[in-house]
Amino acid sequence: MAQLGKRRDGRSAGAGRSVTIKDLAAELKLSITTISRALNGYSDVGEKTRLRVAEAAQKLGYRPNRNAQRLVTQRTHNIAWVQSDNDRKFVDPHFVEVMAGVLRGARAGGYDILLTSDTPEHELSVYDRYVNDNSVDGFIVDLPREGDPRISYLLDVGRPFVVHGRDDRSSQYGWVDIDNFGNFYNLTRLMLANGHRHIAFVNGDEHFNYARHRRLGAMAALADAGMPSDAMKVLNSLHPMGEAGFKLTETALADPRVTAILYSSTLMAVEGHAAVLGSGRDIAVATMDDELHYIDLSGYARQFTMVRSSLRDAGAALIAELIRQCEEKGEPTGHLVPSTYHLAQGLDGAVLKEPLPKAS
Amino acid sequence: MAQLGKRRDGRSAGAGRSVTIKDLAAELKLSITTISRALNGYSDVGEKTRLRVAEAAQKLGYRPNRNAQRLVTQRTHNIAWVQSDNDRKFVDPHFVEVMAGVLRGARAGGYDILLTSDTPEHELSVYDRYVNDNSVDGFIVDLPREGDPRISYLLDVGRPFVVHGRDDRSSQYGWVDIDNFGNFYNLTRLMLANGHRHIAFVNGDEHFNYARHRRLGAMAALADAGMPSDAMKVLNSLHPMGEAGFKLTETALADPRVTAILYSSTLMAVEGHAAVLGSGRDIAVATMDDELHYIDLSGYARQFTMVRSSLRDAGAALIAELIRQCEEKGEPTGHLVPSTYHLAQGLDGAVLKEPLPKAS
DNA sequence: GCAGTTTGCCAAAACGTTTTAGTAAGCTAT
DNA sequence: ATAGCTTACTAAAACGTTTTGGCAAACTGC
Repeated sequence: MAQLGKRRDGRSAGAGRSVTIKDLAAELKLSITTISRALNGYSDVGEKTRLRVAEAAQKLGYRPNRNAQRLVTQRTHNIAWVQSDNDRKFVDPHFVEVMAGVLRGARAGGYDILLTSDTPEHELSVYDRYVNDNSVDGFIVDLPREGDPRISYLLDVGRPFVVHGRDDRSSQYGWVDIDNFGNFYNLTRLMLANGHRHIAFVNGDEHFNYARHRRLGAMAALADAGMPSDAMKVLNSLHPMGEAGFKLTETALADPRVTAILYSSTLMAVEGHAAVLGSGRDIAVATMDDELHYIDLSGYARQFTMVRSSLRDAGAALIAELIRQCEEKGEPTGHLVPSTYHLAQGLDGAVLKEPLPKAS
Repeated sequence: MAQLGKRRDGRSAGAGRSVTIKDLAAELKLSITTISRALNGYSDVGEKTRLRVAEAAQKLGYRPNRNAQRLVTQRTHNIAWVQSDNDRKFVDPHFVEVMAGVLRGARAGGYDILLTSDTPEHELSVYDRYVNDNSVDGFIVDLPREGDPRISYLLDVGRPFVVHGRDDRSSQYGWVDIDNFGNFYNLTRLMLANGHRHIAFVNGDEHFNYARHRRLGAMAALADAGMPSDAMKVLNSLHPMGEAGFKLTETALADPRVTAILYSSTLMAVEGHAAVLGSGRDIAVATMDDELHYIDLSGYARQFTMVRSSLRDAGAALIAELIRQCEEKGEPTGHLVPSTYHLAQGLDGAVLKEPLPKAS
């Protein structure tokens, strides 16, 4: 009869029966309907009663049981973030920065974030489970690739979701992205205008759209300037940090004609810095700086030209857009987060016909 | 009557009424009791009925409504991780690594992680809310300080929790930690045995216990070797990454007698590497390497002596210990995660009387 | 053939809310 | 004075599970 591993005793450790709406009703000699409606701000309860209820709730330390609420309202006030757990999409340090913004916005909006990793074999099974067992109201999708199956699935089941980045179906869902194409177009344009004719581009994994769009932007700048595409050598790193930054920089510098290096992330630029210093050469460095708050870059500001953009702001925009969808306040919308340019020694912005938006 | 911002229509976008236990009962002409007991593996339901139920559940795509389950069982299968959102405890890249281990273990054990940030002013209010509104079964506490109020609170309310790290009350709760004291004792001992008489120690923020314990370990080694405490100069960084690693290394090297540098984290050692290279001196480097999977350190293995320990394993141990507590399978227990030593050029392990545990 | 046990199933209560569909009392306008 | 409206409240159903207590039928041992 009894099943193994099932607790038989009612009370869980130290959790003395908590105050319910019934206790409030008994205390105040009111119906539970009135308590509920008073607490939820309905207009058909008298002003003094509302105050009495609020007071008693405060005094007795009443907290509505969220699971009861969720059962009846069909709304959880939970948002899922599914982190990938396969070798390809390892845990990225940029993630925490976006998450910090998301968490702040979620707290402000009364939502919590349910964080999970998917199973390597079945990328979609977690999404499927959450959709079907009423665990969450919506999803945040990070690091999309082209034709991403997670996006296909969510479009299919019609649940609210928002994407950090974009794919080719971006008109059909809410997203938040930076102008990867435009930023790398501009940085490349800047380097060319400053006379650099042999540029190395240390990019990320172009399996992901953010890196693909960055390459496309850089290439477009070359083409628009009438340069041959081999004026830029692209090196790809699958890791956001580590040996890659150093090693790829050494590789880049093996070509003595190279005078400028474009990095897809400041983390790699920082590592590559050692190789640049070691070479003794005068190399112009530009990088996309995602404002990682845990790393203090003030020491690199003299040497690095940076396009900056706030991942926290992106996180905040993501959750705001998603909450808007969950509460049915309008259609899914795309948001471009702004970037500013910080020019360091070696790259002169004045030579550009149209100037870049400067940092404040 | 109607309250603003409340949705009035029943059906949420695209979520066509899902299959319930009643639908299964109707389909099979059984009571819902039997369905429930069949699905939950009770022994008082016949073998063939159990099969019929399982089959029908599969066919109709039945998924139990978790909120209904949570309401009646008083168990959520959710664990809270509260991330700090003040200036002191910024978002740390080590976090994602621990979290990766936690997520894997949680998935395996049938739990989800509820991630939140606290409000800077009220560190405990999120804990209080979760304790009182039935959102979670337990808590993971990270980066404890001495006499940490979160630990005091959780001990007080008697909810299951586990700490990544320890404070002076570690006998009263479950925890997972590395041997910070012992590891830095050993690294210091190793440096002294190799003849280094002026050592710099680039440590983290000693406001946190992990950094405090590391300093204490290093100091104990000095004392045991009969060395004056000024044989080691301690430099503290409040940031896990950034200028600090480079700058503090420059500061350390300003003393020409320094022949060895001990880093509290590999991230800082990597940054400091540039300064060491720049100085042209022969410096022995040792560091605590937390095995960050997003950074590839193979290039540094020749130069850095490292104590290694897996943050993922720590994460897995954390969630395993917590689940054990939540399911009332034994008393809270402390776990020390093992460390191994990798010796690089410049630091010879043979000179030690008792050898260090080598990496495989 | 009968008391006692085992097997397989079920009705109903419970969990703690929100919401629907009221109602009774007090006002207002005639 | 009365019909109609407004105000302030409420009983009961519903959400989708688990669990309690019980019961009829089928077996068992004698």
